[in-house]
Amino acid sequence: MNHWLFKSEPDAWSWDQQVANGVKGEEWTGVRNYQARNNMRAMKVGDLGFFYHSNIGKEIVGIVEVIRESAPDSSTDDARWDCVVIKAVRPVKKTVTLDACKVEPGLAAMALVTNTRLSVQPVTAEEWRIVCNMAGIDPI
DNA sequence: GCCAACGTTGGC
DNA sequence: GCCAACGTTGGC
Repeated sequence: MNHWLFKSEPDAWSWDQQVANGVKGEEWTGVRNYQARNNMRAMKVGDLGFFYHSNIGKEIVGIVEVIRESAPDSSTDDARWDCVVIKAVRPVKKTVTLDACKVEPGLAAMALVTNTRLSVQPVTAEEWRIVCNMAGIDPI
């Protein structure tokens, strides 16, 4: 199983909205970046990810699960773009801010820190463990 | 609201 | 195929 991180501006789509969608989840439309898209194409149903609020908060607020593999993005006719569907699994006990990630030695190479503009990122097993620990939850 | 970083586009 | 121009993201 692989781990990921999804960024969203809470103004546009927040964790609360994601939670409100329940088990039907949300199609992760709007990604127009090849790297981010390729990351989604690599996802399998059951993969887990962090849900990160960019701009406002700048913190990891919850855990999501991939519930459909990448398929054409319904928000565009452009065949280049496709996306997965994710559902909220659980909130973190304690949000993990970008600042906290930056000062954590084990997260120095994390894409969140090194590649700020990438909206869908891979997270290594070790990074996953460290962030879950900081978030006060058991790694699932 | 500004701007740095970075990705994409298009002229040559 | 290079690179300048441009657009977007996201931290500050």
